[in-house]
This record gives sequence, structure tokens and C-alpha cells, in this order.
Amino acid sequence: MLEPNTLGHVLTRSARLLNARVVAAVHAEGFTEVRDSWLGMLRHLDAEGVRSTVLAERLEVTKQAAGQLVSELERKGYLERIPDPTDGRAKLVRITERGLQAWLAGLQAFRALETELDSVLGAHLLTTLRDGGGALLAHLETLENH
Amino acid sequence: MLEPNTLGHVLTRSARLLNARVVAAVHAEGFTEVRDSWLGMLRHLDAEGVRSTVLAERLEVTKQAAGQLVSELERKGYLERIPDPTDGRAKLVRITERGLQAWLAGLQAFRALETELDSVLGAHLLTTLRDGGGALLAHLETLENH
DNA sequence: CCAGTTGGTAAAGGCTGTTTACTTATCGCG
DNA sequence: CGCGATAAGTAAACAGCCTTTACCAACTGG
Repeated sequence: MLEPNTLGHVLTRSARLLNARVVAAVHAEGFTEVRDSWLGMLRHLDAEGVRSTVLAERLEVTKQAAGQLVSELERKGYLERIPDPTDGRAKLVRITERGLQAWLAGLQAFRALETELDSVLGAHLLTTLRDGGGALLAHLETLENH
Repeated sequence: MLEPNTLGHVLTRSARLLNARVVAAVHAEGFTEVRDSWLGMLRHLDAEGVRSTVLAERLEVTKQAAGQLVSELERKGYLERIPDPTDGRAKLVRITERGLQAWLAGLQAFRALETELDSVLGAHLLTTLRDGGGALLAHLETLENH
């Protein structure tokens, strides 16, 4: 009815398919437990380790939510928690070797998808979407902060 | 770490903010029960009524999920179910007057946001995003069907 | 030193969806 | 016509991911 919020729909749906495709590729590499939500988490890790509170901020969820996700990934062997030498309360979340392999598989799958899309849709389209989407996002975020 | 699937991130996040903004505006108009997920449902209604199975297909969820959402919207008075005269098993889902008002409020809010974004980011950007995203989506969907 | 802040965990529950398992009505066809 | 296959819908359980509320333990600044 009454042509609708198509922009939101298009964005939501293509993002979902994009992620689903990457995850499927990672599954095919043998990491069958990986789920969509992990991508968001792994994006924010680094080699030195990150506190889960920082992850929570970056993901914009509560620290409990971040902690739950980290615990699950830890159980599955993709992450590990080590004590933070500079603060007795804190722990640093680090990616394991297995986690790194899965991440690399996903990265590779994304690159491949990217090249394929570029060749089919034109090399400029993905760049345009990324940059345009970035600009849109930036403005929407300033709106959020009143 | 290792620059990541930023495209997926940008798309997901801007879509979320976009919808959140529309929903907030609808709340401000007095329809405080409206939630994000309703937008997806309302987009697929028409005046004659639609079967919930059809809604499920369009939303790409199970018929149970569609049925649950319809039931909730029915309880809140935004939708109604009437028997389908052409099939004794089926019911037609129709929007009520109240539902229509809420929808129009959302539509208006979206139009306003659109004009604002156009004036800030340039009139071409939203069009580019919608069209480019549409092209991307179309291709991703052909990939899904092997 | 101690009041306040910060890092983190625990438990319960909300929201949106899925899976599994039906019931009932319609349709195609021998 | 009758009957098996299919389609519309409901019901119940539970998964995934997040939140709120409530804590504890360690750090920090005055």
C-alpha cells in the first residue's frame, strides 16, 4: 500500500543477505558454529586484547550483552579472556588462532563477493554505497544526539 | 582489526536509525505502542485485505511469525481479521482506521526526514542509495536462488 | 582512608523469530 | 463422488539476542 519506506527496507535486506553470504562461506570452511552476530564483535578486536566494556561501547549494547557474546565465543574456542595486567578487575578479550582462521575465511569470502559484485554491477557501485551510506549514517548519528 | 565488512555495518546501522526515527515520530503522534517490526508488516497491506500466509511470504518469515505479529497488531487495534469469502480456511488481514492513521503519521515522518536529508546531503544521495541498494539487493537475491 | 567510580558477573525476562506438530478446509483427479 | 495431497492457520516450546535490575570487587582522587 502507499509506497513505503523502501530505503529502509532495501538497506536492511541487502545488509542481511550480505552478512548471510559471508557467514555461509565461513561455514563452508568448516567453522559451522559461526553466526551473524559474531561479525559485529570480531570487527572490534585487535591483537593486544580489548576489554569487554570497550566492546560494549563500540557495539552500542550493554556490557552484559557484550559479556554474553564473548562468553559464547569463548566456549566455542574463538576468543579467550586474559587478565588485564594494568587493572585487577579487568580482563582482555583476545582472538584465538581458531578465531583468527575463521575471521580470515570470512574476510576472504567478503573480498571475493566484493569483486564479483563489482564485476557485475560496476566497480563504482559498492564504493558509492559505502561512501553514501557512510554520509547518511554520519548525519543520522548527529540527529540522534539531538 | 583488519578492516572489516564495513559495508554491511553501514547498511545495517543506517537502516536501524532510519526506522527508529520514523517510529519515534509516530510515537510523538500518540501511537506509543508502535514498534519497529510493524513497519515491515504494514508495508505489505492493502485495502482489500491480505492473507497472513501472503504476508509471511513477503516478509520472508514463517507463517507462524506473521500470524503472531498480526495477532499483536490486532489486539492493539491496528489490524483486523475478516473471513475470506473465497476460502473457508483463510482470513484476510486488513488495516483499521486507527492503523491507517498511524501508518500515515509514519509516512509523513519519513517524507519529512527524506526532505531534510536531501537538503543536507544533496538531493541525489538518497536516490543513489535507493537505486544502488536496489541493484545490489536484486543481484544478491539472484545469488540466493543458486 | 574511604566515598565514588569502573569492570565485570548473575538472574530474570522481553521481543522476535524458528521448529515441530497438529486441525481444518480446499482442490485435483480417477 | 470420494480420497489423497496440499494449503491456511493455530499452538506450544524454545533459540538468539538483547535489556533491566542487582550485585561484587578493584581502582582512584581528594
